[in-house]
Amino acid sequence: MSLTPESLNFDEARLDKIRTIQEAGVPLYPAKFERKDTIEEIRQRFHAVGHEKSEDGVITAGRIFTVRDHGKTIFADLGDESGRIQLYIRKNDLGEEQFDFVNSNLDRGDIIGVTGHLFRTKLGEITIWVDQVTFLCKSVCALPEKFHGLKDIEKRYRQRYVDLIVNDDSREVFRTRSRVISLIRRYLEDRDFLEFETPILQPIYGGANARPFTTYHNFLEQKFFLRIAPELYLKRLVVGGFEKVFEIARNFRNEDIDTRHNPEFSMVEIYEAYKDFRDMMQLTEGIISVLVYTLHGKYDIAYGDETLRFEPPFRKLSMEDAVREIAGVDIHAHTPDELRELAKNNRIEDYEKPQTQREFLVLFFEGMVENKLIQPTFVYDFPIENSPLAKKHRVKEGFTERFELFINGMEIANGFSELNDPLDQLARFEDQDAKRRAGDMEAQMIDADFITALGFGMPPTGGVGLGIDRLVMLLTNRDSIKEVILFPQMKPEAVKSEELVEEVRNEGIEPPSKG
RNA sequence: GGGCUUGUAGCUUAGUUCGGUAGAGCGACAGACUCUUAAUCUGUAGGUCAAGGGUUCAAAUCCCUUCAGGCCCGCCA
Repeated sequence: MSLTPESLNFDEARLDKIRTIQEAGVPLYPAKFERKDTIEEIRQRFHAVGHEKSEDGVITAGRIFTVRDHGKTIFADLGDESGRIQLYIRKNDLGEEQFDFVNSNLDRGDIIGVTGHLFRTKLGEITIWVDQVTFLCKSVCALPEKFHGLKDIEKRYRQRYVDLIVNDDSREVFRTRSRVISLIRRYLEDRDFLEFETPILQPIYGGANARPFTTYHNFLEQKFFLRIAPELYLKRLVVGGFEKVFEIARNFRNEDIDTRHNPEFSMVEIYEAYKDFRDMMQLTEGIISVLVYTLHGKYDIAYGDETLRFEPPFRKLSMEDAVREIAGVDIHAHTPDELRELAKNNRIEDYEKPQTQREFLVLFFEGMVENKLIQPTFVYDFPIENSPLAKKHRVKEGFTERFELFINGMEIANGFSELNDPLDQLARFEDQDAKRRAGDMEAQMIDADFITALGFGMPPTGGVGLGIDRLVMLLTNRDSIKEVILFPQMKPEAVKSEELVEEVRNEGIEPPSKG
């Protein structure tokens, strides 16, 4: 099936106008327009302009958002990235031929350049009194309605460019996202961290517990995984002698999609030699509180019905204390059988599986505590079974020096005193491998080269990973991760699905059969 | 994987309860209008009611299947 202007839903009337413009010999898609002023600059420079036309002229450009045709005059709104401004176009100024040409061929959505002078209308609106209009790009797709904009969530995600054109608040979300990444980078660079890029295509995946995407390299004739975390490579850099490193990493996890999970997501991972998990909590707290303060001018921000308070220090409590305080269960005061009964009474699912106090600790934490941690809260001291890359706790038998940061019930950060004992690491990997063989699709693979790296010696090191998407959700008051990811993962639309399957086949990759 | 729910014109939507020729606003098109700003006024066109099947004299509406969303739960250690 071939694509045509009709099948693409290009607007007939606008295609006609393109023909008219081209027949008139007017270039429709010129290569360049010398814009002298942005709309924001114009607004600032002419903020005091009066009802008389200004002496100074402006040359600006942008997209037409509304057109109000009054016969011999036109009012229109022109917008660029910096803002919007009204245009006033008169037949007297352009001359009859020019004016009629513009009037009959200009559409909402077109991109034009204008030259003119500034004045203030009777009603007080700063306006460009236009004396020349240049077509820069003819839009052949009609924009959504000017007043209601584009509301259809599915369409907003699938055609993000339209969402960005018409929804100011959506543009603001992604502006914030860009600033978040930039501020994190600056925060770390100011403290002499070096930013590196490590492999996304990995022969062995690790650094987290998750199912990977797989792919295949034809030349090497080898299966590769898209990384689920950059952790094991960044630690190799610490072995190599870089003492403060970070990576702003896109990770890929082949798992379910919901309001808090996208198959590809962004994380900043940070490692610092001669630090431990407590230092990393402090670093995390520093980054996040500075982000909040820089973006909002205060430490308190509204999120849904809550006010989140980011003034440091954040609350910190051990997992045992968190469970004791919030679930009302003292793990150490009960036998596993008693704990099972308690879990059952509290209607926690899977209460039959755990065997040890530590396993019940995790069960109670996940079942009764996690989603109640609304204000920024560090939870530390995790059972060793769930933390194969974290150092054993210096005093607490059976635990690791690991923490997670929770905000609004979401895991935002995860860090620990990094395990640097190669023999211990080998034992932990072997434990993970046994779980994998037993069918745990998310258990980690044994990475022999990583253990070898540790064999050369890694200094005591603190590390932390921060989920950028979720952080942006909090900072922009959005309740779905899709709202803060420009192009979230979606199923192809029905019509295109068959073609896609066909193309995938042609690539020699069979889509998994259903069932 | 389970539950609930949505899909009607380019966009925003009414109509679905209780079956009876699919309605509006914006946008488009034609026309009027030289300080409007969701401009206004007059007129015109535009619909496979997500797709397919069924029930019925008759289906946007009821039933079934499928597709694509959304919310919640499970899974995500």
